[in-house]
Amino acid sequence: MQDRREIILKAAIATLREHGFSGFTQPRVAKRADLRQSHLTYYFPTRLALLEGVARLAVDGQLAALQSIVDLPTVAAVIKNITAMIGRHENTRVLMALAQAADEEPSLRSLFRELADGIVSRLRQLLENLHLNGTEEQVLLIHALSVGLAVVDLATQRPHSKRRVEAILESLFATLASKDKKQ
Amino acid sequence: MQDRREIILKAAIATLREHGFSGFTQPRVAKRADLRQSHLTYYFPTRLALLEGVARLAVDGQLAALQSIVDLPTVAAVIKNITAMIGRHENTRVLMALAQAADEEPSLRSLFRELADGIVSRLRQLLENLHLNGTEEQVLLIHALSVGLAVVDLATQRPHSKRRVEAILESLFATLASKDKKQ
DNA sequence: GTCTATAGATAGATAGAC
DNA sequence: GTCTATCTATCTATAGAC
Repeated sequence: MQDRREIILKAAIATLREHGFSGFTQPRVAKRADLRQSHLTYYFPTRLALLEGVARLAVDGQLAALQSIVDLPTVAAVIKNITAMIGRHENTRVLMALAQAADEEPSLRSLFRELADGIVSRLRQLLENLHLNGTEEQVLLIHALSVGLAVVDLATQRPHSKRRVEAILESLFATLASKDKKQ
Repeated sequence: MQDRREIILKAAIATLREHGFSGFTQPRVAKRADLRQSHLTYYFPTRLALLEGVARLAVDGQLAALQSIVDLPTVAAVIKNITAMIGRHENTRVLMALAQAADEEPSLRSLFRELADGIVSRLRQLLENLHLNGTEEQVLLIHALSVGLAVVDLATQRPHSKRRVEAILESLFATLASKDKKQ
């Protein structure tokens, strides 16, 4: 049997995945974790405390997921995996919730910065592994671009968005490669 | 004296700007518009109806703001203005709310698509005006990149983010220009 | 047609039982 | 230490007054 705190956090992140930030309520999380809302507040005294716990989990999970992409051997594999990650709407919902919470609460802002920094350093490593020596601006561009693609994908929910995303990433990586050759 | 519906919509968008999606409630909007919440529901019977109204306003406003950038004569001016737009957190808050609402409600999704399509077509025009013949993928890239930069900027709220954003955009436009020369 | 009192539901937090 | 009944605040929606 898992630790109860852990069960609650799992339930909390599942709630965020399904219902997003506005649907993230203590009663809902409590129901999913199979305990009363008033019991939940014993483990997490305030909504913010719960949010911090779930944010910690989400940041670690996101960075771990990215790490597995960093070690892929080819550009094609990297593009495929980033595209897949961008298409995971539940994942985007969690990250958007984090972004909003960071906008409202300073304690979550530092956590979001940790996530952003972690992503950027992993992307730097990724480009190095692929022997694409990108500038710092290009690394930051890939980060922001991925965020934007995920958000637009979530909000528009178009039929062939996967192809679109892939095409955009391919054109970007092609540019990086050609620039590399010129050096 | 303005039409009351208009007053309400202005109040609603101001609420969204300040408090974001989760703080967007009928009582708050009503208070700002100086009428009772129960009166507000006379003009907008449901929360969704109010959201649709405010989304319509936000989409039009956003496209108009972008239109004024489209006609700028130089790359430098364009970059400066896009950077400024990305740095307007209240603006980003509204757009993020729209994105979330679009994720939840199909009726708002079509409105968000209208926004996305409008932005892309204006960006296409913008590149043309600057004599940068970007591919379709590059146009979509600029869109998604801008979205991502705005979201990350809002959530991290770093001291020198403006410089960062500017540097990223400059490096991107430099790439576009150099590619153009090669043709 | 314009407006309000009020109902009904749900949120978050606390005092206190065991 | 673990858990729950309960309070207060706040939200959305409706029935009905003017």
